[in-house]
Amino acid sequence: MKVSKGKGTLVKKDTKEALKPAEDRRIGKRKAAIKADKSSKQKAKKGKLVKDPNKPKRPPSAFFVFLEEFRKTFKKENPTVKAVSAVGKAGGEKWKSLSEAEKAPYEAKAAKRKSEYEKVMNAYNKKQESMADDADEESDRSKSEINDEDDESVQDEEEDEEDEDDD
DNA sequence: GGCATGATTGTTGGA
DNA sequence: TCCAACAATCATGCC
Repeated sequence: MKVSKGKGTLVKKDTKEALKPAEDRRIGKRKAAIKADKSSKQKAKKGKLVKDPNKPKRPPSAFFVFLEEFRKTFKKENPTVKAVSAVGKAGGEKWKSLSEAEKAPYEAKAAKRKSEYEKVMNAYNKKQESMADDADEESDRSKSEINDEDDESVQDEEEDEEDEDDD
């Protein structure tokens, strides 16, 4: 969740969440958050509250990087277990049992993904700004001109992403 | 058929 | 500083 290191959220682990059993967190606050999350996604999908589909996806945390590998292992060891909840639980427990040294490579990968995300976000933000500028100038411009520029900027961004992938 | 749900931790972004 | 949202995964159930 939003606990442990990073930013100032460490406090929470020591207070709220640490005081509550994992079960409580799951069926309580977290669940509510998930429901809110899902409903917001739903809203987004339904049309209102539309989110930018071009917005870069958030980078996976170290835990999620670990989970990607863990899923493969878990599937091999438990080919009959398909439930994502089981993988999540097992992954969570395994993650906690890992030493700092064992987590290190996953954190390194996560850090790399994060820096890539920051680059992409930068480009995305610039694009947003330029689009806002475009909107201001829209009355002066023909729509075809705008579309041309937009296409170019999108292409640039896609190329950037591919470059990052190569890296 | 298509979408929501569940279960996990870490990080981000907004208030 | 705190909290909600979101990131991946996919079988299952519901409408």
